[in-house]
This record gives sequence, C-alpha cells and structure tokens, in this order.
Amino acid sequence: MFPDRVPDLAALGLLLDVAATGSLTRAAAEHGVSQPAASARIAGMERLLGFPVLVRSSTGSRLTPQGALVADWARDLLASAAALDAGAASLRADRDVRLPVAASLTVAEHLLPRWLVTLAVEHPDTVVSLDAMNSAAVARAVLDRGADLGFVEGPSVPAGMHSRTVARDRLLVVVPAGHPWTRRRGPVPAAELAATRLVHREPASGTRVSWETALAAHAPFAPPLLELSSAGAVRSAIAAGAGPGVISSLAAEPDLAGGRLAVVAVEGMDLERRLRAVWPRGARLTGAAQDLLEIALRAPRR
Amino acid sequence: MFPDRVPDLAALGLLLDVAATGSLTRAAAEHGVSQPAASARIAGMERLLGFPVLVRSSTGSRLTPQGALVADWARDLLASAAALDAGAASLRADRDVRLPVAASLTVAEHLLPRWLVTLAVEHPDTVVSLDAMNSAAVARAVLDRGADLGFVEGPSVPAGMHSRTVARDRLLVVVPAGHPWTRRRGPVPAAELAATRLVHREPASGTRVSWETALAAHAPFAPPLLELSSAGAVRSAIAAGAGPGVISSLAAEPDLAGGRLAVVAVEGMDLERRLRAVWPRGARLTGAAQDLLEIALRAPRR
DNA sequence: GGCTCGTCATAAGCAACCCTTATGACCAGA
DNA sequence: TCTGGTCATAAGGGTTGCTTATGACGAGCC
Repeated sequence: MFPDRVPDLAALGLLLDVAATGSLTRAAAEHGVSQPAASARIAGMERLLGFPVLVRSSTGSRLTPQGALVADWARDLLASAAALDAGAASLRADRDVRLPVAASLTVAEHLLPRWLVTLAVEHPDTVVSLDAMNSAAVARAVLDRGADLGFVEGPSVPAGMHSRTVARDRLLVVVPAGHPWTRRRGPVPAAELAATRLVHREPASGTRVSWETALAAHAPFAPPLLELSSAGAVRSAIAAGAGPGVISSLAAEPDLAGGRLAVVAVEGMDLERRLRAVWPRGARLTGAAQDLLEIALRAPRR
Repeated sequence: MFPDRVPDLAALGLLLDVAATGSLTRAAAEHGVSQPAASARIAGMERLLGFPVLVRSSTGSRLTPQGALVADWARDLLASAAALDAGAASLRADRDVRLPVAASLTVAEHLLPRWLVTLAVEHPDTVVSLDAMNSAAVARAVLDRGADLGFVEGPSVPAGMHSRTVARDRLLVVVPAGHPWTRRRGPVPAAELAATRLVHREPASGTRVSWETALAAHAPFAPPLLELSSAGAVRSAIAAGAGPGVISSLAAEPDLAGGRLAVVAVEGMDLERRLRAVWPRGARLTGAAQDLLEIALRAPRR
C-alpha cells in the first residue's frame, strides 16, 4: 500500500487536541501523556511531513495554515478510525451482549459503523453485538430472536416483520477512468448489459441477486468476467482495468469522488434498492434497539 | 479523542495485502518486512481487536468473516490516510514544483486530496504544490500566474478567467441530534434564520460570505453565537450542543451520515454554490493542469 | 510411503523508539 | 523584577518490534 509518511493516529489526535486547547501542555494532559512526550510527537510529525504544523509561542501554540489543513484531513482519518473501533467493539461483544444486531454486508460495511459511533456517544452503556450475513439470514436471525434488530437490502420486506427504510442505494455500472464507455453518447440499454461480461460479486450476494432481478427480462446473462467475494475486491479489480462491473453506490462512493471510477448511464432497468431496518411483527423494540433505529433514521436517506 | 484499540496503519495495510495475496508470507514480502514480523503484527492486531481476523492453514491464510469486515473498514481508513499523504506531499512541494495549484479552503479540505491520490496513481511524475486561501486570493494567484490552476467557490466567476464547474455544495443549517428544530413541522423561513444567533465561520470565510449574500434581503443579522475559524471546529461546536449553525454540505457529510447532526429545512433562500476550476483566459492549460482538471471533472458533480 | 516445498509459529538477540522526570530558556503580565 | 505560564532539551529506563534461525505441520508428487 502507498500511504507512506502518514503520522500515526495518536499523533494526529494530539494535533487536534492542540488545535482545540491552544496549548501543547494542555493537549498533553488531555491526552494522558507528559508534556515533553507531546512536544516530541509533534516534532516528529513535522519531521515526517516536512513542514511545521504549529506556531509555538510562550503563550501557547496555534496551527499554521498548513497545519490547519492537516488537522482537517486528520479529522476524516480519525472518523474512519472511530468507525472501525466501534465496529470492532460490536464484533467483539459476543459474550456480554446487550443489543444483538444482524445486518447485511452492505449495511455492516458502509453505514452501521458510523451509527455505532453516534450510539457510543449518546448511549455509552449500550453494547452492540454485530453479525454480518446475507439478507435472508438476517430475516431468519431476527425471526428466531437471535437478533433484536436487523438490516436488510433488497426489493421486498421479509414476511412477518415490521420495517422502516433507513437508506437507499443504487447498483451502479462502473468502469475505470478512461474506459471507452465514458465517451459514449447515450445510456447503455439493459439488453446490451445482459450480454456483456462484467465484474461481479459472488452469486449468493445481495448485489448479484438484485442485479439479476433487475435484468430478469433479459436473461440469460453473459458469464461473469470475474467473480469476487467482497465489494472492495470488485472495486479494485474494476479500477485496475479488468473491465466494467456492478457495485453498490455506497461502496463506489470513495472511488467515484476520487475519479478513479466513472459511472455509466444505463436505461431500461430500475437499480435503486432500499435498505431497511426490520424487527419481528408484534415485538416492541427494546430501548437500545429503538435508540439505534432512531440514529439510523436521523441520518440522511440518500 | 476516543479511537482506542485501533490497529496502526501499517498493520491494517498488511491485512489488506494478506487478503489480496492469500498468504502471510507473500504479504510480508510485498510489504517489505520479514515473515515473522508480519505474523507478529497480525497476531498483535488480533490481540488488540479481541477476535481472529485470519484463518491460517498450511496452504496460506484467508480472512475470517469478521476479518473481512475489518478489512473493509480498513480500506476506508487507508483511503483517508492516502488523501492526507497526497495533500501533505503537495504542501511539502514548494521547491521542485511542477504544478502549482491554489484552492479555496472547502476544496482543499474536502475534494482535492482524493483527486491528488488519483493523480498520483495515473501520473506519478506530477508533483502538485497546493496553496489554500480564500476565493478572492485564488483568483489573484491564478491571474498573476502564481498558480497554474485554481479552485474557487462562490456565486460568480472571477473576471478574465475560464472556468468549469467541478462540484456543487450547499450551505446547510444543521442542529445537533435531538434539537427541537428536528421535530418542527415546516421549513424555517429566511427571516427567522436572519434573526437567530448561529454558530458561524469567521467573517472573511467563503461560507460566511455566501450565507450573508443569500440572506442579504433580511439584513441586519443577529450576532453570531460563536465564530470559529475552521469547518471542523464549527461541526464540533454544533454537535456538542452549542446551537444551530451553518456549514458546507461537504464538511457536514460524515456527521450527517453518522446521525450526530441533522439538517434543518429552510425556505426563501438559495444556498447552492458551485465550486469551479479556474484558469486565465487565453492561457492553454499545461498537461499536468489538464490531467488534474479531467480527474476533477470525472468525479461526480453532486 | 516418503520427499519436497510451501505454509505459519517460536526463539533469541539486538536496535530503535518512546515515555518519564528533571531542568532550563523564554515571554507576558503584575 | 518577580511569578506563572509557555515549550525545548537531556538523561535514563522499559518496551516494542525487527531480524535471522529453526521447527512443526500439511499438500502435492513422484
């Protein structure tokens, strides 16, 4: 992996504390280390980055303009770290569970971690135990009371359950930057897509099922170009030039924003999906499940 | 800062390499360390996380289901790290510049780093030198040929320049989760907003200027509740319950997705802004500037 | 069935790093 | 000028993490 010359998380966190408190000494205390340690950390970070991030004075320390940019990027990085931490905590908590949650892979990967961070802030006592599986298995887990709350993707609500739509995503046909399709005039018709070999997830995945459902009228399909077991692998393969592929808009977002992938317009098929929270009909949501549902509903539906 | 129990970047990068190569030994080689070191790193990560991420066998190593989730979250984290790295590299490059770029803070913070990552992949030889400043200063820098390419925000194109819209954002009125306004029926009218004390950026900022321009008909304004010098500080203050505030949709996105902040509907004002690439009228874009512009245009416009 | 090659884990030695306490230089305000 | 705050430097100690060398284990192949 490339990311070289990146300060470690502790140093970046310290930088944000300095920005907030205006003093290296106070930031050190807040961070639970001695003042010289904090001083050395920042100095090391400046050596690594190659430019100063702080203006020191005898009244405290302020960010340089460059330091302020670094601090903003660091906030992003630490938000991702917090998401990973919250997700990992919920995977770890299989013994002393308070709130067992089952989620489809798309939700577990891309949405739940941020909700868990918020939950941890607003309700620090709640311990979530997360289990990621496909949508059908989520429905089973919830009905069997193996999970208090579930998150599923797909066109229909499983029988016997209440549901609320918490987000939407869309299957996208994407190509690497520079692919001929990026210069194509009109949208690609569904029939042509069905006849094209694409980079796909494995057959049991929600993404693959949704795709084949949306294109059902144009079966049979061309065999997949590649069949990969995670959204990340699909992204990488497409970006590396393997060919066009199908991917959830949630998973594609970073590569689209970075311009490594491009969306191909299509016509003749409905690729929008709802991501739903589900729980057994008749069951009252427990307090903790209610909290998590509210946080999910509060976030934008896209 | 919270993020505790997060493996360091090197360990996460190693995990992705293992996922890609299917072998700890190969991943170690790819990563430039010895095999026992890689083994120990992963073992340490598992100790930290509290669950295994790999299934070892005598034919190689595969991810556990939990490990696959961690790997996906790690991809996010490393993407942020790559963005920081690319941004820092462009700040560092003030001597041996190839492509001097001037950008408004919003673009420099939220969009450019990802474009730079893509640029680094597609054109490894190009060295970008980034200078972040307000939009008026960007226009000056570009006209004076201090920068080959500029990125500005705001309603109008500076005189004497070509421009292409590379993105849009929107000023949002946001409140912390649970604020009374989240339960309000209709949108908040512009006149009421003008009379409300809000958390703001400093007066010279593009965000503040755009806000006051959009609300010009309802001047004078109530004094700010707080006046902070970075978008991150504004976000934190609002999330901590200081009160309603104004913030770019780009800066608000992570907190909205996490449900820590909520958008308030408003009426009677146009808060959409264009973010534009600009260069001097009559000047041909150099090859490198052309590359960067293309990457920016390829990314979704929102 | 035994050989070989690949996997990963363990052990021992060594180097680097980081943190802590103690101290000094410097500046602002009383 | 004195006091209280800032941050940097120095010396010592503990921990971590790396490397090389070796061992255990399983798969595939004669």
